Amino acid sequence: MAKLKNTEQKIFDAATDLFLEKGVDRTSVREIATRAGINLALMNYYFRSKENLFDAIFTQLVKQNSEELIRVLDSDLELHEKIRQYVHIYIDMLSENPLLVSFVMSILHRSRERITEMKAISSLYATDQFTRQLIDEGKKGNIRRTNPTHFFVDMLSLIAFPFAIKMLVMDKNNFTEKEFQEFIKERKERVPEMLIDSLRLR
Amino acid sequence: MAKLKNTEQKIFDAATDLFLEKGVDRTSVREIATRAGINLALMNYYFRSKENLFDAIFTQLVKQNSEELIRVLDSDLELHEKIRQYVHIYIDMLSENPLLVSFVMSILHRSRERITEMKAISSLYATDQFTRQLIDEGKKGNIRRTNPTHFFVDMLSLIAFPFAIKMLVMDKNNFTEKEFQEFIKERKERVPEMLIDSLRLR
DNA sequence: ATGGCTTTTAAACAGTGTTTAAAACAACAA
DNA sequence: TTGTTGTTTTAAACACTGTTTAAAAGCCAT
Repeated sequence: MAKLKNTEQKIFDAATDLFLEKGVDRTSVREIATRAGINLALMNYYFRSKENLFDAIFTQLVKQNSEELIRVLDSDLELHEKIRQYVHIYIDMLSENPLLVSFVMSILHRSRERITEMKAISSLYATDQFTRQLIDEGKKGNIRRTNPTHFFVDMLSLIAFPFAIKMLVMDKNNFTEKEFQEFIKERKERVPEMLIDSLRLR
Repeated sequence: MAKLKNTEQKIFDAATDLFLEKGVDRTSVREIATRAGINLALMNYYFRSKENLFDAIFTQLVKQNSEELIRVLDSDLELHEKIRQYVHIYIDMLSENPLLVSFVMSILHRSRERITEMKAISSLYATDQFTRQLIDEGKKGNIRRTNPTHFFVDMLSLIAFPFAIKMLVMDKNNFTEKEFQEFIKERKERVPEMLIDSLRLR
């Protein structure tokens, strides 16, 4: 057993673990090298820089998780059901992978340039298919005519931001981790309801 | 003129400018010292560390901006009007002070401990008075009975998150800065409407 | 085995935040 | 004034960071 991994993979895996454990800024390349059991300079040999290594890890992580979301957006599901499923899957994903939130946050926060990761994150955004569906249903009079950008920003905000302010919410409500998870679970019903309601004809 | 400022104030001001200009991580203490026209070690003499200096600046910035918001939440305004004003003021604040967003983001992202800044941020959260108002109106049957925590998280999410994903939204919609501001302006009407709608009896 | 590639290594480099111990300054007492 | 005490400032060093270098080791086909 063991020894199947080549050097590049060992660095990638060790860095992934450490980045998720203690954040990118707080893990040094020397630490990565030690954990991976390789020489310090090899990190720069295989990935040009620490930043680049992070890019690679981040892109892979987002790609893994976004596929299912895109599949839902591009599916033939009826609009309301699609929204329900999208929100469910997205919230579940962030629940199980809380570090993805802080990853994305850290990217968005140092927002200048950084187009590499931007491209990756973009895959979490609306698809053309979904945008068209929203416009079509509006034209048909099945829903209120709605600016797709606003609707999608609403949706992303209601899904993702609660995770970003998790500590704040827990602190203010004296939530345990379990109670916060319960709170999030409630949002899986509440958020789609709110979004669908905003599409209601009046 | 000039020369009114003592050393501590010079450091504080120079650091504030630089932090806002290029972010905390990307400004070195040597840069701060140079800009402030003081010796390197004085930064550690007056503030114990760079982190501590950031805390001081951050706390002051948040305090400045949160006062008006708290005043609205604690006012006697009718609920719907209060929501409208709160959203308006909050969005205006973030529009004029985009760096406050990235500041808060950077705090929330490195979420462990960091209670000092947490306390500061907490002042941006719901007040008891507002929570009570929401429950009372529900009991009176004027609005739908609503979990205040959910409602407030909804409100904060719809207000703040669009700023966090500004670059993503601009990139996806080919927005200019001006167009993004227009988009945000639209949200000043849209968001209160959505929130008030979620309180509607049914 | 010899040459030409890739991979690995130890050492150094330039940058960071922080600490030290001595110097300069200030204010007050003798 | 001089001397003493406490505060403020300084230059230098420290320990750490990410990155580069140039030499060594390994590999593989000729």
